Amino acid sequence: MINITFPDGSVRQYEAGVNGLEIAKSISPRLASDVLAVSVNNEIYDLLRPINSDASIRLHKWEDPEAKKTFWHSSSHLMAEALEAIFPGIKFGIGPAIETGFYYDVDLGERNITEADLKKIEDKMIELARQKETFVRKDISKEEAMKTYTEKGDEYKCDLIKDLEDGTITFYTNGNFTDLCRGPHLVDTSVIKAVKLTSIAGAYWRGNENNKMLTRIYGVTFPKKSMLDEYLQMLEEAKKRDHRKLGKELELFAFSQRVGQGLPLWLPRGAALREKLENFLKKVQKQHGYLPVITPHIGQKELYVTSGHYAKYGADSFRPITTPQEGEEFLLKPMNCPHHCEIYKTKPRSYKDLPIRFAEFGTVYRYEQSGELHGLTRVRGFTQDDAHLFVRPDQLKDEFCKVIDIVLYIFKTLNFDQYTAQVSLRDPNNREKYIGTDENWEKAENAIIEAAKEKGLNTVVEYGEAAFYGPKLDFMVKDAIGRKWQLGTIQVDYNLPERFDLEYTGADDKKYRPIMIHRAPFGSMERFVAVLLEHTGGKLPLWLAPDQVVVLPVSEKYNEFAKKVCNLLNNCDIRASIDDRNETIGKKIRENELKRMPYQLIVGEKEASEDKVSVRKQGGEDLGVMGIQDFAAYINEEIKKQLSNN
RNA sequence: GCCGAUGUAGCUCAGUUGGCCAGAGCAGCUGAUUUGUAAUCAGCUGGUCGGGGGUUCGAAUCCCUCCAUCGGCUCCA
Repeated sequence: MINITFPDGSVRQYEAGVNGLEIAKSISPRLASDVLAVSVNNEIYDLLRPINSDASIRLHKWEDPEAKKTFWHSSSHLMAEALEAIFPGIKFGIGPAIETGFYYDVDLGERNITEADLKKIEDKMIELARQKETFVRKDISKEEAMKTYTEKGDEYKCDLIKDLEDGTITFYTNGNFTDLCRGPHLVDTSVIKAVKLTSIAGAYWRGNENNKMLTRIYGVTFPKKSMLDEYLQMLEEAKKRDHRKLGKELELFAFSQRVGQGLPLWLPRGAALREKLENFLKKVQKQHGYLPVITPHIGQKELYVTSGHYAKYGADSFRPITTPQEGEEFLLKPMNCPHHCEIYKTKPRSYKDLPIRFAEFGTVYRYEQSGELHGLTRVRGFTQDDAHLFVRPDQLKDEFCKVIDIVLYIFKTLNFDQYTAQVSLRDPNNREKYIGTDENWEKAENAIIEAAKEKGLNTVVEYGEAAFYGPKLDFMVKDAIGRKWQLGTIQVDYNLPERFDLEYTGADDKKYRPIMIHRAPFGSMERFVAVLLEHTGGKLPLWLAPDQVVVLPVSEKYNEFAKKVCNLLNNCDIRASIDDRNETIGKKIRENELKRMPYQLIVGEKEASEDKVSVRKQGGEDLGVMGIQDFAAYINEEIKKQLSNN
């Protein structure tokens, strides 16, 4: 007999070799029908896999991520089986579960797959699922595994097996399909009730662009048809919040083929929004002792040779700008740091001067690959809310912590609560990608980890995400359709000070090297605005809204009174305008609602005679009739509240 | 850059297997209406169907190419 410990701490005894499904059955038939996977000592098992010794277990129903992962992983095998049935001779790469759903990378040889085929595959999957195919696990030797796939002619699987350790290799079979797989899987395919293949894409084998590009088929499955419908509905809703759509609808920004790919044009309303954000940060930075500086959009090529950027990115950037002067070359600036280093060097610095904090909303240009451009989140010309802090070693941690404070303050003010703090370190397997000594890298990495710890940040560590000159603390957020973007970033840099030979004089009259902190709380104005739009669905907080109030005269007879209201509000620093078009009040309300106007003031006979306004809040809430000054006070109070972090 | 898809008026979209001057709604303009909390009515304007080339008696529709956009991959200072 073995002891099985449950999450609530209770212990039950079972025969050795019992499996998760049997344990579930022993508790209740209902549980047995709902359970999809089991964690045994924190490792996910197939429900049919025997448990041979004492263990603590958790039974997973659909609600648990472990269950979903198992469900979708099995679904990818189901899809593979369907694919093999429809496209005999197809070769398989990998087919994992992902955050939502799964994919499988396949090599179709000469054949092609199109969106039209997806329906066929879905139907086949449902057909196979209904046959209640059991997932059968089988241990296999490396030799035999290799033999199987060599005979099958699947070089991708052979490539995978090559790197596996003998004795740890398993195959899973469902129906006619057998796959090299670590598992775990569902008991059988019958629980997969709803299937949607969402897209087809190319993906390089093993993520290396020098390898062959395979066809990746994405899909998602559910145990109930209604869940799929809900999911699709949710996707539709998410699309409505897409910043590209909102940017167009709300007239915030645009792109022009004539201007060029990835070069955003900020329209008046977008510019107003951006200006509000910039002023907000400028004020915060002023309070924190930052010194605004301004630098040009181009710099001599030599500047970037010094910084190391030219060697690293020169070939893949905008080409140098030449001049009538032979041999003279300038680069569009891809970042502001080299310029700020030169500002630091304009005069000798004392240890008493440090830290020095140069801040600039600096517009930079990077030649991003065309396939990577995306709305405002990935562009070729953008403005960083950049600053470079030059600090002594003894000030590093404290300054880093202060920068974290600013980022958190901004996020809090804007109600950004769903972010991840990510410590971005070097790729341990690819150190030649980076510049600088190991010693400096370690110092910088430790400084970041310690500062994050000190601020009580919940961090995740990602290897290979560092900048080429130093590690970073990045604040990641998700967009409407779940893609992750880096917003705020704080970076410790020992390299540029060396390359630019920056120094300060210490108390002992000796020269010392300062450390640089690069930081951008928003990341870039473009990306931040994009994410802000998606998080708010375009309903910007009042203090940021390009238009705060619109006055709607019920008919042209009240235009004069509306004008008076508007002027009074403008005098109180409220951004108000009049909609005096010859339209019905209903239409004006509808259109201003669609523009996400925070407040609409309806004025007609009654209001004009009483010198008051009827207040309609965005979304339809009727706040009743108010005196004009009372309304102004109400608005200003709300703005104050939003900015005071409540 | 790579794989796949898409590209019709300012916007959202129709346009059957290639066949009469390419359509609708909204927006815009003109006029009527003077409106009470999410679309008042009528008339009019507007498109070398992404650009270029080709096949055909005939191309928005088929082919090639370039550009842009979308979904991924790679990349992301």
